[in-house]
Amino acid sequence: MSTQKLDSQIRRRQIVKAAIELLGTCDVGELSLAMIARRVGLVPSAIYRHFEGREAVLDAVLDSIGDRLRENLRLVEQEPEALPRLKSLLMMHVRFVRENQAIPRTIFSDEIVSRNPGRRRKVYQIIQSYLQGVAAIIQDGQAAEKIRADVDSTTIAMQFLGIVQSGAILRHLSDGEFDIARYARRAWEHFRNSTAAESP
Amino acid sequence: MSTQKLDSQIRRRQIVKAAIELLGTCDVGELSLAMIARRVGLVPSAIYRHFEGREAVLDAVLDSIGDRLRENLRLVEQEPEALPRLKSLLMMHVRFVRENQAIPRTIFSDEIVSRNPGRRRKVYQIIQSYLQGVAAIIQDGQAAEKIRADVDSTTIAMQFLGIVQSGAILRHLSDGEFDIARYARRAWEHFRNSTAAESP
DNA sequence: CGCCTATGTGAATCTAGAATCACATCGAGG
DNA sequence: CCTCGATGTGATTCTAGATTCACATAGGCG
Repeated sequence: MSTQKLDSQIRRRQIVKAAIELLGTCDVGELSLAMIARRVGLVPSAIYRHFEGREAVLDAVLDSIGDRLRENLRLVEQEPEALPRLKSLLMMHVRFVRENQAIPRTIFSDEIVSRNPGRRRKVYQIIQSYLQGVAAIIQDGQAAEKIRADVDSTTIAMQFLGIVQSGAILRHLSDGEFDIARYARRAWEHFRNSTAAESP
Repeated sequence: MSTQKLDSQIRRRQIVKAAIELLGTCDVGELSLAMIARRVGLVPSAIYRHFEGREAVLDAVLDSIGDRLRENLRLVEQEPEALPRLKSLLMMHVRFVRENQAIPRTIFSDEIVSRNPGRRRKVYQIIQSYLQGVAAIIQDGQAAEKIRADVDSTTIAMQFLGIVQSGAILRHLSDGEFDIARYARRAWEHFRNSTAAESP
């Protein structure tokens, strides 16, 4: 066959992209180099020209997801007020999860997280860093007396993340029947009511 | 070898028990019939005397977990007041998750949930039924004016479940460093404050 | 006691998929 | 134009693990 030869940099990106897309349909355990290769238009063994092996591909997928989450956090910085900023972040996260079913499922999947201590640490850092980003927004809100100050910002941040997390799980379990966007709106109402500072 | 011959009923229980114990250490994908057999004191092929195959063993594991969750829900029925009842349930669930690391990780694992539509539905029902149990407690509380009535009971129930869920994930990611019990206590405080009905 | 069947065993089969290797060829740089 | 290293290919090897099967035997039951 006469497959075009491309720079390894480009191939790496294509391979990671293909992997993430495939993860929307199948789970990590099922994701084989053969599937990835076919989607990119290569032969399985060609993957080894660009990655050490399957594990390395998964690492790269993880990095890519981390980048995307950081990006989300950066995008909402333009919003000055804490609560609206959180709402933006929530809605963005919901959209992200809906378009990219792979992410929440993959990032917490056993194969990614359990098998390899190094990778577990990496995921932990990704989550921690997202969590801290959210906690920082909440602290801003507390300083500005917009968010009740009698609760630890991290606890609130975890509750906040839990909204999408639980929603994503139910959505997946229900085969998409569960309306995560609607749930997120309701949960947001409750979240806002219960964390906003009392208006004096 | 002269392994004692036991009734299939007994062997099935032993096999499921062994599987759940092993899942505390390894993930579903790694769980092989060989590991299970060794722990029970059998040879891999012997498993087939008691189960159709690996899939059937996993189904049985799932059923067992479902039983256990229903059991928890039943245990707190003795507590009459809604909020204390929820607190009991939360603490019981936390203990359950700590002692049985397998459960939250297994029940949401891709291999259990993604590969087999029938199993996904089964998990969905297990969760839904637990969720409804929690929502029922909350409705009781709302009827008794102990829990604010301006929020959908299901939304509150999901938030409630999210406490353990997120905690279990962080605990796993952090290699047990994250103190889920401490987190659960804090989250409970916040949960109670934000869902209790205003005292007039 | 002796039979008969449910259990248990070990070897053999089958499969998927990762990884490796020798060979082919594209295309950038001289 | 030529060459050489980077890419791509197909065949091959290797492994783990599920499953099957023919054979062995424990132990309940007549």
